[in-house]
Amino acid sequence: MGRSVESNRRIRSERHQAILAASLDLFASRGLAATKVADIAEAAAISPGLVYHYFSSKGDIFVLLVDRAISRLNEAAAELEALAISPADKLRLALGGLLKNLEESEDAARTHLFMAQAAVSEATPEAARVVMTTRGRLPYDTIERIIRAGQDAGTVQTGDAGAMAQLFWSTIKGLALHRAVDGENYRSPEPAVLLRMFLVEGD
Amino acid sequence: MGRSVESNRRIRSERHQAILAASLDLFASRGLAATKVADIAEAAAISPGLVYHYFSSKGDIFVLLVDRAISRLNEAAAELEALAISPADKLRLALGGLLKNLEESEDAARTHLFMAQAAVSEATPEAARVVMTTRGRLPYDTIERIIRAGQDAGTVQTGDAGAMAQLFWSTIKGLALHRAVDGENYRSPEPAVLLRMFLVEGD
DNA sequence: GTCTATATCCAGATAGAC
DNA sequence: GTCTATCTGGATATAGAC
Repeated sequence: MGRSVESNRRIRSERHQAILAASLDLFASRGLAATKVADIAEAAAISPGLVYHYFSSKGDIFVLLVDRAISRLNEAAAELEALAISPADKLRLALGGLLKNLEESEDAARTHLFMAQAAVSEATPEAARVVMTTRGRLPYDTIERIIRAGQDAGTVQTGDAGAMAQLFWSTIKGLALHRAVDGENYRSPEPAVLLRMFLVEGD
Repeated sequence: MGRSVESNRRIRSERHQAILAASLDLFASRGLAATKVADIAEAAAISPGLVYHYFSSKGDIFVLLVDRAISRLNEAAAELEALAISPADKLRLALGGLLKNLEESEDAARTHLFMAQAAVSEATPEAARVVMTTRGRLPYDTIERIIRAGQDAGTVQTGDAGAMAQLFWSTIKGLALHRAVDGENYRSPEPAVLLRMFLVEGD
């Protein structure tokens, strides 16, 4: 008895993950409205009906994915800020890591794209929008603080720190978009090129 | 008789434009699938049925909009390249103009966003995809040539010109995305900041 | 040219058998 | 836990009156 309960728990978790993974992929490449539950089911290798055994609606899956993505990004942002290195090095690390991730990890690229779609589309569920506005600003604020600290130290270019933080993330999102469109043809830019926008020469 | 024919022609043109403008707006903010023909009709202040008097399907409107947007962008790119100024100045002009456009023109921002959605979504009609792949590369190629010319002249930073051209446009697209999401809160970056990625100091 | 009414289809979600 | 069959609503697109 304990055995079958355990087994069920594992199956449940596996299906759950499979549905989420399939949904992320499809939502990122087509958007919420153009993704059919039947597509999700097929990609997850289960029947359409079973999807509703795990989630109560297509929108619910979407909201959970938004929540997860934001949580991970916020964790990473908090970790970055806590590191005992200079602001300039934090920017180098962040940009280098993000570009590398974008280039190597299909999943990371999908997530960025998914979040971009979620943020921009007025068709996104209200619950997802709430999550984004309440918890989605942290990465922006974090980068803004780092930029400001760097400006105080004289290693980061002067200028509106808020606008520069926006620029930081919009560059990443733009590249994620390109990477999704161009696929194999995507050429990752050198981190040093992007860093020229933020760091002072030689720093 | 000539009078009413003329009048009809004008009405026809006006409705045509109204439908296209409304569709661009809605497609940009929600995507093709999430936009209902009823929404388009309402935004254009006509009945749903009348939309089909002017276009044979929702997808057709989409394709025409893609075609128009690409034509305009290609024209602008060709004009830019033909100017009798230095490559560095062409980049300054292009970037300055694009940022200014993004900031001041709601319509320009919408168009960038619309094209980004069209490019990225797998739900995009095949006909639109054909247009994008056959005629959509010109702006990229143009910027790439300008960058290469600047590199030869020593006024543009060295590096993979193709990757830099991609970076150029992905930055614009990323900003368009942000501008759409943040609306009033959008802070346009200084062109000089972006130019640091491309131009050598002091040029 | 424009509208209202409607046919038709398709996708989200549910029910119930296994 | 999983499937098949089905209900139901809503959206595209058409028909026909004005």
